[in-house]
Amino acid sequence: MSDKPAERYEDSELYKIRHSAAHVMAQAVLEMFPGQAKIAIGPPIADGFYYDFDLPRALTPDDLEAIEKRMRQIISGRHPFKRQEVSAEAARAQFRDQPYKLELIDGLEAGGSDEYGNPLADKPVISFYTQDTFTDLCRGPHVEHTGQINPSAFKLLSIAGAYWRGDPDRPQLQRIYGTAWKTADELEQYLWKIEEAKKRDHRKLGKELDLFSVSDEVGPGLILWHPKGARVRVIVEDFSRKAHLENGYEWVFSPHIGRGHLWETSGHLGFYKDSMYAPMDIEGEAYYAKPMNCPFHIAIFKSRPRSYRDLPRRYAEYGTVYRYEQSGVLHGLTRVRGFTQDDAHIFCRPDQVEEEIRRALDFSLYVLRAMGLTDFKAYLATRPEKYVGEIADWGMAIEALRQAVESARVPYQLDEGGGAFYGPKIDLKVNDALGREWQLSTIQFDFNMPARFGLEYTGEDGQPKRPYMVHRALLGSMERFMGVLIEHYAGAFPLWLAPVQAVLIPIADRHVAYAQQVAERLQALEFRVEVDQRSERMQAKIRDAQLQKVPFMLVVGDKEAEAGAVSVRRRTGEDLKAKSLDEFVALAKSEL
RNA sequence: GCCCUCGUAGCUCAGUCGGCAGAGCAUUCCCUUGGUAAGGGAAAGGUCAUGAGUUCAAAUCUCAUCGAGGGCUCCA
Repeated sequence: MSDKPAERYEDSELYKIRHSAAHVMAQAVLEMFPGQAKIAIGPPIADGFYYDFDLPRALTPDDLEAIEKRMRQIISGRHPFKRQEVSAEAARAQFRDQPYKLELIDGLEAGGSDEYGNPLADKPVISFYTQDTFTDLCRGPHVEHTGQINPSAFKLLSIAGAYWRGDPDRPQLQRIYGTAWKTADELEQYLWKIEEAKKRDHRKLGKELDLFSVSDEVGPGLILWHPKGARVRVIVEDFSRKAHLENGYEWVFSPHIGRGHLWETSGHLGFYKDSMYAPMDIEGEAYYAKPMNCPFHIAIFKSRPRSYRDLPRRYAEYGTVYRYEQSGVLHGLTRVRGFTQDDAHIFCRPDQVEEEIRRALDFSLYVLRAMGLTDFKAYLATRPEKYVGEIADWGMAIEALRQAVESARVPYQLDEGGGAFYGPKIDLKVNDALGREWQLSTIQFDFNMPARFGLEYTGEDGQPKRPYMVHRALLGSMERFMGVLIEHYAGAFPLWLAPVQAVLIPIADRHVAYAQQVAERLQALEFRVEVDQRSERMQAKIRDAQLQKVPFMLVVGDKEAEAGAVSVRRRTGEDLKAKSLDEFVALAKSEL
């Protein structure tokens, strides 16, 4: 982590530029719909800004161009941003036709409140900022004049619906997103990153590389794994399963449905029902598809009396769960309705907790690093206002989590009060090749379930004791993780993960037999190879293998057949020339 | 779920003002048998997402349904 504190975004020049660009955009939109446009709010955001409007008609991409054009005119006017402090009365007069502003003024006059509705200590000053013909209720700050917005370093990006104050019961507004930078170069770079992200989109690559699909017929949010995608997933799963077994986990399996009574005991029907599917009736009794695996692992723990000597028990499973997600939030592999967690539950004694957490975190980092992800950040979420269990237990658990993160040397942030009501947790997020953050691992204490299910073990003193329980998932959901992997590698999986590691490319039909011989020998060594025996030109076969991002292309013609060799080309375009089969095997093995 | 945009061949996409359903790639067949990113030709391939409506006539206009994409408090 950097040693000097970074400038707060809110204090930066860029923040002012973006905020000012939002005002200029609002002016342009108001002019487009004189007397009809209602303006809401327009703050700077991570890479740009937005402004929400209530307009008489829906905006189109063409409107964006027109608005941009007008914005450039306003910018060239070098209009100063003038600040003015006013009374609530004056503010109401100014915005008498702007209901959203009036609502904001009411809020300000009432003293202001934060997002939890708690009043703020200081009553904020009401201020206006005016540029050219446009005045907005605004705290500021802004640049000095519109000329300080670089007209070739901003761009309007998209139109989206957004609720007033994020409340689905309030009017839906039209939001225009824009991005703004200091220089045209920075804008360029940002747009490049967006483009690159589009190219890497796992939904696009999933189709192009024939990895998975989602079918209308089957249903939204339900993933079909095609042979190549499944091959990658199986490699990941096999690797992880082996690692689990080596790290003291015991593999278990559990069913996809369970009786309603189970979910009542677990509390899911109380707290989680909105995310569960309607029950199915089996001989007059309600059964539910599982949204989580924990009750089953608990049932395994409870299946016989446990001694303190038996602990810890670590049950792991690739458990497929089903959760109701609203249709609008479904997204490729990352937000789905049925997915498989690499789930495990650890039952242990209080004196084992610290060690168990440390092991779980180290294990998680080990597996993720093996997958080629190296840039992590941990979030330690502590006790929220509403919680179950004893404060002392919480304190001890949080301390164990903190020790683990610190000893793992992962940068972490405290998420004060961000834990679940049943326990504190560590979430591990990774940054992928494009620097985008994904949440993968989670390690969560649970002070709720052991009590609800009455879990016990017999202590050294012969007395029943309650075990601690820890949920953890490393890759999270296999679906989402595969999506992250696809985007991280842009579909060009490293050799050990590649669904097809090498394609044999016979130059002419008479070389097909030799190509097949070679393929069989490589397959016997457990390489994943295919023979492209189409009656196509070698160039075309190379191109196709290249587009499929196959790591090695092995060209075989007369020379190779005679010498028992293959001509090796990498997907990078590098030509390694002819190598004996043994040489190639040695090379490939060294890169696994 | 809600708002906007969209849904045409396996894929990517044209289709003007309502007037015969199109291209490239992929597939199949034929020719070609080659040396590191697309050889040539032919054929086949369609419930224009689904259903209703308007019209002499609908891929095109209207409504509904299904599905996809973007977004839905980073808060004046």
